[in-house]
Formats: sequence, structure tokens, C-alpha cells
Amino acid sequence: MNPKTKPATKPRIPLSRERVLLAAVAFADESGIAALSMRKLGEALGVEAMSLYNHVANKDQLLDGMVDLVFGEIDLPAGGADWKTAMRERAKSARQALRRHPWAIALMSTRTSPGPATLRHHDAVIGSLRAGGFSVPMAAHAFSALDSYIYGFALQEATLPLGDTEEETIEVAQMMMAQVPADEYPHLTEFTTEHILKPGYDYGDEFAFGLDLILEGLERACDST
Amino acid sequence: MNPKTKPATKPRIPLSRERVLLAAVAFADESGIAALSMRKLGEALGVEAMSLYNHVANKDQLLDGMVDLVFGEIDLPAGGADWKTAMRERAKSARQALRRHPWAIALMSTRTSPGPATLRHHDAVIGSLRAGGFSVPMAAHAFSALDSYIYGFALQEATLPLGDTEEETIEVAQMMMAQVPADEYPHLTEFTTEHILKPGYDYGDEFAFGLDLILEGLERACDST
DNA sequence: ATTGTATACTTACGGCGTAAGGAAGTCAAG
DNA sequence: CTTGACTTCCTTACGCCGTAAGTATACAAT
Repeated sequence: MNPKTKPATKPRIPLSRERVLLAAVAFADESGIAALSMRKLGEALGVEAMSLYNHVANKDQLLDGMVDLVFGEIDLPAGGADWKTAMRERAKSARQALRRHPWAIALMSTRTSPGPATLRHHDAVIGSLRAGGFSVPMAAHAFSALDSYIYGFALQEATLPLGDTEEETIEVAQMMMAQVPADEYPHLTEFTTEHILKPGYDYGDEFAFGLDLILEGLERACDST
Repeated sequence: MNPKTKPATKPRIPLSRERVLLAAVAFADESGIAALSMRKLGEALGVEAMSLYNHVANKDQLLDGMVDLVFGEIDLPAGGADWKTAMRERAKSARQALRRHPWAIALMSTRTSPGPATLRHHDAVIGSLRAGGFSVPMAAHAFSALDSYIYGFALQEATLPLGDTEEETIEVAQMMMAQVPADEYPHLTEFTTEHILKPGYDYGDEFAFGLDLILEGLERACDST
């Protein structure tokens, strides 16, 4: 059947830009963005590093593609709903995507060429606001305020030295408290003991508060113009 | 005078952790964080790379120190003023610091061990809120909302492919419009032509709007509890 | 003069991104 | 079935990177 000995083991699904990007995202989720190198990514795909360059121009474009893929995971604002709930759901979806891929925030801040999914996302957000009655300048205000809050919250979630589980959080917080010279940071100490270490504390819960603050403020600002 | 030939040229100010960090910040401001390597930094200080390791444990600690140095540049909230103006001034100062050092946001999102200036800053912010009548949980809300907004805005400023001057912005915006297949992103197009390309547009102006939105929302939330 | 302690330099290793060119598989036309 | 172009992947090589380990130099105290 075969002209040469082919030990029956060579399906070899060919690479593709999409397969490379997906593997890169999976690798970064698993091992962090710092550990992602062309060689390691190639290894994960069963391929030499240089083969990847047939599908992405260079590592920078790979990172661009990864960011755009994350933006593609964010639900676009619903068309039918009122702008407020559409924006709230969009914000929640964005935060979840950035939590799934914490490395994305670090990449975002260094990459200035948005991909198609990113543009589509921004377009839909502005469209939703305009359809909800926002003037162009008002939509600009809303867009800036909301996205700043969303990305900033994601950044803090990624930065805060707090664990994922409650026990982990308590452990880390206690460790931190022990390292600090006792009362050099009195308010931080109070804050930690009386708030963070209380049972049921979860920083993620703060997201809704600030989001509603902004949404209601926007509604007021929109009505009064 | 000297046992060997010393051509009279060796004042040689000794290195120090502070001098290394300051040089690293200056280098990153000038050439970007990606270009910062131990060798280049050594060169900038007239020293071999390995000498730096007498003052910082490794590159990660160098980056930690750089972030902390940026936090040190942010004005602490004034003690005497009411919490609202104290927070507003603090926020403006933070944004300016992050604009001076755009690389800091990218670093922040990967570094989870805050330095002394960072801790002092957070301590002062919480202290200012508590002094202004915020309960501990309310201070947590305010802290999260404000800092998310500040860092997120700085991230967007760093990310947006907009130039520093008005002409530059217009040029970039027109270039972007030309690349896109015309009407694939209708709202983005409208937004760009009717808002960004209008004379006098400056994204930085958006900062105050969102900030006041949050501050007023916090005041309302604080009064009603 | 001797010794101790900082401080800075030298050498070396493995890993990085990627330029350049070569090999192997696929497939349509003769 | 052969051929040759095209795609896909691999090999080799270069100059950078962070940093471990060891060495040399300068100065202060003895």
C-alpha cells in the first residue's frame, strides 16, 4: 500500500495558524507566559521551533494573536437587551476571560495593534451604547470608564498575592502579616485582619460593586444630557 | 603616589542598589522594558553585567524594585483634606507616574510581591478612606473601584495606538481607518471620524470623567449606609 | 606589611529568537 | 509512473540573554 515502510504511525495533522495560537494559549495558561518560548511551543506541538514560523511571522505576532484570541472569548454585548444589562454581561464575560488567561493583561499593555476579534468587540460595545441612546462623546466616556475598570480589576486580580481558594488566601495573608515589621502599615494591618481574613472573603466579589457604581453613574450622566 | 600607573581617571562612584534601580528606570523610560537587559544596564552604568548582582539578587528583584520605585513617585493622599479631593489628587498623581513609566503596568501584572513604597501607598489610601468615614468593607469597595479604574486607565493609555501629540493621533487614526475593510466596523468608524479626529481630542481628558463618576458613586454609597 | 571585606571583572553554560538553506511530503500535469 | 513545483518541516548557526562560579582589585583596619 505504501511505497516505503511506514510504520502505520503518521497521521500528522498539519500545523496551522489557529492550531499554533491555541497551543500557545494552552501553554501560557498552564505554565505562564514567561515560560512560553518558540522551542517549548514547538515541542508541545510535536514540531521543531522553526516550523512555527511558517504560520506566524515572529513571536510578537504570536503574542498579538494570543491576545486577540482572548478577546474573541468575550461575549459581545447582546443586541436586544437594554444597554445597562448588555454592558454588565459583557463586563462579566470579559473579566472571566481575563481570569482564565491571566497573562493576557500583561500582553495587552505592550501590544498596540489590535486584531480582528478585538476590533469587533470594541465595535459591538460602541454600537450597543449608541443604540442605548448614548451620544458619541457620551459613548466615549462610557467606553473609557467601563473598559478601564474591567482591565484594571483584572490586573489587580492577577497581581494581588491572594490565593484562589479561601484557605490559600488566609495562608498568604498571614504570611504577609508576619513579614511586615508589625505596625509600620497600621491600616493595611487592620484591613487584613478585619476584612481579608474574615470567613467568606473573596476579592472577586468586589467586581460587581464597582461595575454597578459606574453603570449607575453613566445612566445618571446620560439622562441629564 | 600609586604603586602602578593610574592615569588619574578613576573617581568611580560605587554602585548601590538605588543607583542601579534608578538607572534601570531611566533605561526603561528611554528604550522600553523589552530592551532592558542586565548587560545593557551594566553598560549604562559603566560596569559589567555581573557587578549588578552585588546589589540586586536577580533580574526579577530588579523589576520588583523598579515597580516599587514608581509607586514611590505617587503622592500619598493628603491627610488634612476631605477624602474625595485626597483621592482625586492621589489618582491624578498615580496616573501621571504611570504615564511617565508606561512599562510599569506591564510589570505590575506579573509581579505579586509588593515593595515598601507600594505597601506604604496602599496603607495611606486605606487610612485616608477610613479617616473620611468609610467602614472597613466600604473602604474595600472604594479601594478596589478606584485602583482598578486608575490602573485600567493607565493600561488603556499605554495600549491605545494613539500618538502623544494631536497630529500624531490623527495620523495614526487615519492609517488605521485605511487598513480596515471600510465598513466591517461601522461604529468604530463613526467613533473615529466623529470623535477622535475632531480637533482638540485627547484621550487623557477622559480620565477625570470616570474618576468623578466613581468618587460621586462612592459618596452616595457611603452616605446611604 | 598583612589581612579582611567590599566591590567589580572574567569565563562559561544552557536557553532564547530567528536568518538561511536543505529535505521530505503532496499533488497536478505530462 | 514520472516529473517538477509547492508546501511543510527540519537542521545548522549566530548573537543575544540570565546567571553560577571563580578571580582580581581597592581600601580600611590592624
